Order: sequence, then C-alpha cells, then structure tokens
Amino acid sequence: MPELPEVETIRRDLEVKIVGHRIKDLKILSVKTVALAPAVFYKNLIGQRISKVLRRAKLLIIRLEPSNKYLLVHLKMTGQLIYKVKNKLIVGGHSSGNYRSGGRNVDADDSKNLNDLPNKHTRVIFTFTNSSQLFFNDLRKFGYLKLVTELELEGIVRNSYGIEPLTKEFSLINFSQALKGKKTNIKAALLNQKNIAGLGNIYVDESLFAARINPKRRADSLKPGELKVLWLAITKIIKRAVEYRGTTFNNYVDSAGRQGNFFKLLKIYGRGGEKCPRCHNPIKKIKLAGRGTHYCPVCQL
DNA sequence: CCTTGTGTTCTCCG
DNA sequence: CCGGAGAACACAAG
Repeated sequence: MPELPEVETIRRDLEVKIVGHRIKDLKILSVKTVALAPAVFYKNLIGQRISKVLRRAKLLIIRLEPSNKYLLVHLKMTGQLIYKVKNKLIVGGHSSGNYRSGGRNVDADDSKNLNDLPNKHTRVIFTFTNSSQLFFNDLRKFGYLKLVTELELEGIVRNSYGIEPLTKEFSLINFSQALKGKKTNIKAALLNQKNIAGLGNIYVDESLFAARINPKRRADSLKPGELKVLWLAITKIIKRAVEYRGTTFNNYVDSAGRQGNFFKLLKIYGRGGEKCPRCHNPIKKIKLAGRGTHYCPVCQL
C-alpha cells in the first residue's frame, strides 16, 4: 500500500533517473488505466521531456515540457513504477503480496518479477529516447495515469488535499485546526486526505499507537496535549519511514529492487493477536472507518 | 469472504 | 427543501 513515504521514495528515485528524458514511444496495454483516449494520450506525450517529478499526498506529478502539462500517476493499492535501463533495473514501486504470511521474504520473488518486465500486470510502458523504459504495473487496475493542464493541477492540489506532513505548514496549530470540530473517529479523520495529506492505513495505526490514542476516539475529543503527542508521532514516523525508504508490508521495492525497510519498525500494524510491545496485552484487530484497524485496547486510551 | 485509496452515492440532521 | 458532514458503497482481482 503506497502511502506518503513510499510515494516520496519513488518520487526521489524518479527525479534522479528520468528528469531530462524525452518520451520516444508509449504502449498502453490496459485502456482502463489511462484516463484519456489512447490516441490522445500518445499525441500529448510522445516527444515530451520530463522536467520535474513532484508529489502531493499519494499522487505523483510529472511535469512535461514543452507542453507544460502534467502527467498524474496514482498507484492506489498495487501500482508500481519501475525504471529500467536496458537490462538493469533502477527504480521500484509497489504491488500487493504477502511477505508476512509467506515468512517475511519477498526478495526472491521481486527480483524474479522485475527481471522479466513487462509482465502480465504491466499496464503502460514508456520508452525514452535513450532506450530506457518506465513500466507502470498494477495488479488490481485501481491506479491511473491522467494528463492535466497547469490550471487543472492547481485545482486538484488545492481542493483535494489538506496539510502535507514533511512541510513547514504541518505545524501543531495547523494540525489541530485540521481536526477541529471533526465528529468522526480519529482514525477516519487522519485517513481523510482533505484533513492530512498522505497518511494511509499503516501509518495511521502506527501513529495512533505511538501517541497512545484509541482509534475509536472522536477527533474533536482530543485534548491539546493529546493533539501535540499525535502530531509529534506523525511527524517522527513519516520522517523515519522516508529515511527507511517506505514500508514493504507486501511487495514494495526500491530503485535497486529492494524492499522498504520500515516494516522492521512496525509496532502494531499487521500484529493482531500478538502482544502489545508496550504493555504486553493482546493487540486487537477491528474494522473501523471501513479498514482493518490494529490497536492496543489497554494502553491506547 | 478478505485486503485498501479514493471517488461517488446515500443518509442523516439542523 | 437545502447544505454539509459523515457513513456506506463501488471498484478490482487474487
């Protein structure tokens, strides 16, 4: 599940690897994946040069020149962006899998999958003029590629997303303001991209655990002290997750085809039934805000 | 049946 | 009846 840290890891890799490259060819293997008629998509992309790779929440934003349009890439649950120079792999992405039940080992499978691209989940292939290629893979076809103008991008960025962790605007005051008056539970409030941008199921559970706050609490019931602890927890966890190049709970791979390392630091996510690392009571797994939710009912109040 | 990010639709309440 | 908030559903495929 790519959330902010995973998408940011991909963004940083792509920034180094594809900025300056010109698109020579394009193959659309899944029409549904591209939010535009294939012929129009070809016409708009071929000949364009990548000038920037940006991110807002979980959305990747690729600037094209000279058209000055933007290619938006959303990975949703199982999307991957994999960059390949001839036979060597450079940039990774995400897909679904199950390393935990399989014994915490995805290296072998990933390497195998990445080495024979395109595979059956490849939906779009970009070929650059230097012959390198970018593959968009997506097992479940939830992800999409979209082309927008600068004006449309501004609208999306402004209207769809709240404050962005890792930026200066993510202050305690703005964080508190974003949750103020929210009558829903804190888990749903944090998952809502219009409040806080980029958090998903894993990092919300981890942050609430670190802050010792029960995910069922009403957002507007949090006291100033609790808001501060939660804000600090989110800041710390997201920063560290980026340093660790994201979480491979399933099949995330980085630029060298390696998994993200933050899974080693997960305290609560995916640990239903195990002992709480803080108080040693059983970790509960419930359904909340329509999502699997892991928490310790004893030490998260 | 389960998994999840997000867009859409439904429902509730004042 | 309207607007907004929040909840529920839809989507896909393994």
